[in-house]
Amino acid sequence: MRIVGSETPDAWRRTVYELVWRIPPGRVATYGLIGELAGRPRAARAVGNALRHCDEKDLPFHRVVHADGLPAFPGHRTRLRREGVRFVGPRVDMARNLWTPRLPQRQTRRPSL
DNA sequence: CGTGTGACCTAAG
DNA sequence: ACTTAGGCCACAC
Repeated sequence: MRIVGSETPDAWRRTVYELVWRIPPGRVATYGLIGELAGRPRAARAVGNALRHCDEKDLPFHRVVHADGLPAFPGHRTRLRREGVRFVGPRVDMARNLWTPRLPQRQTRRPSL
């Protein structure tokens, strides 16, 4: 059975899981961000579907929240707070705890333009 | 293969 | 700040 493209949907889900594993404690990622990192910038819903189908028992999917900072499930709020995630009302302080997989850290280097 | 649904996102009002 | 509407991708029927 041929699949369009070089990646099977299952492979893509696997990529999603790997990315979720990469989210460190105290940080959160959005569905859209995971989709972007997985190669599907507009596939936030597909990410949700992938997590729904996930068989990984220890997958820290509670660190994946909505773009507005609202956790996917109410129960995740306490779990996230235990990891040190800052909350502003019912929502995660995205400006503070959003996961940044890229670490350019070029602040020590001045642009020599 | 078309339709409906969902752990979604963005833009308007 | 809250609600609607449209778009998006994958899955179930």
